[in-house]
Amino acid sequence: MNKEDFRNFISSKGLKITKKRDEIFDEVLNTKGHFDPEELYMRLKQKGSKVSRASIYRTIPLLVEIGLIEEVERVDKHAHYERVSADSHHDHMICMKCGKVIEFFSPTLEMLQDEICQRENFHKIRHSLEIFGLCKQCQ
Amino acid sequence: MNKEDFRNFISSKGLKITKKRDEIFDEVLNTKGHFDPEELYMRLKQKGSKVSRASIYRTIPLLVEIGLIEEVERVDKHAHYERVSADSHHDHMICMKCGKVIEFFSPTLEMLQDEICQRENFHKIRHSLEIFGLCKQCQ
DNA sequence: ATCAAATTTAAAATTAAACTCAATAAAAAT
DNA sequence: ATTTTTATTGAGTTTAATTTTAAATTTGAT
Ligand SMILES: [Mn+2]
Ligand SMILES: [Mn+2]
Ligand SMILES: [Zn+2]
Ligand SMILES: [Zn+2]
Repeated sequence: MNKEDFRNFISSKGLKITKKRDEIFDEVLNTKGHFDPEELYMRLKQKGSKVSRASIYRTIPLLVEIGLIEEVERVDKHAHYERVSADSHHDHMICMKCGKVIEFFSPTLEMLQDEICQRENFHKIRHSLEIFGLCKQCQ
Repeated sequence: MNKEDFRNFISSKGLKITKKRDEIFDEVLNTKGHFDPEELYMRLKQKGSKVSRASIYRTIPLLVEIGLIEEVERVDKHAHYERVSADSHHDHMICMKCGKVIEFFSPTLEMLQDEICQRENFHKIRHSLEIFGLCKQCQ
């Protein structure tokens, strides 16, 4: 996934390639870890960008649609996102005491879910598995 | 889980046993399936209860803490809850088109999660697995 | 029964997110 | 290159969910 992919995606939807969309895309591409719309807005602002929150909120669904990011855990009442790479899908363990997030990936677990969905004739697009509990340090 | 358990829990926290808390507890105990705070409020109102939304919102965290309910999928931007029983844990497939929720349970999947947590020295308390996609009818 | 402390309600405040619309920018047509 | 069309933008407004406030009521201990 690079800027060309994004621009092609935008064009193919009949939308326009704009400075603001590019700025937001670039910033998200350079973001590691979890973030929320406000953080993204602030980071862009600090870099001198003049994007508005409205543009952030309007662009995020596009980034989700193209598969650059996905919504992750909602610990507060607002949404959090994280970059997706083809090879980086993972699930989360979340410590209920210190808030630490442990990322993990289990191919067996993924396959098992595929099987279960087949059985139910459900066409799986994405999933979110969050295990809540206590991390080693907090037990 | 019965009213006595709830009352003991409330007392043990140094809180007071009140009519409103009892009414909310009773209503949730009689609720099957998923619900949101507004639905709970309306159902109580129709039964003649004079509870306010504020009390609903203040009591829900207590019901979560005692383990009577848990938060389930957030398809809209508001929270949804569901009653928990020791023997009724299940996960959800959620249709992204029609909103249908399919409940499923896989012992293998549960065991696999336990194993993964052991490996990470994570003390698992609960988990939430939501698979998003398209149901048979919507594909 | 008394009374301090917790709880209640309605209303106001807060928050995340979506929407409105006049001004602007991008793409298409000339 | 200029004009025309159409989409996008940001500031501010709006909505909906949830939380807080503050005055009135209820609870539980004495
Ligand atoms: Mn992650
Ligand atoms: Mn369910
Ligand atoms: Zn921890
Ligand atoms: Zn469906």
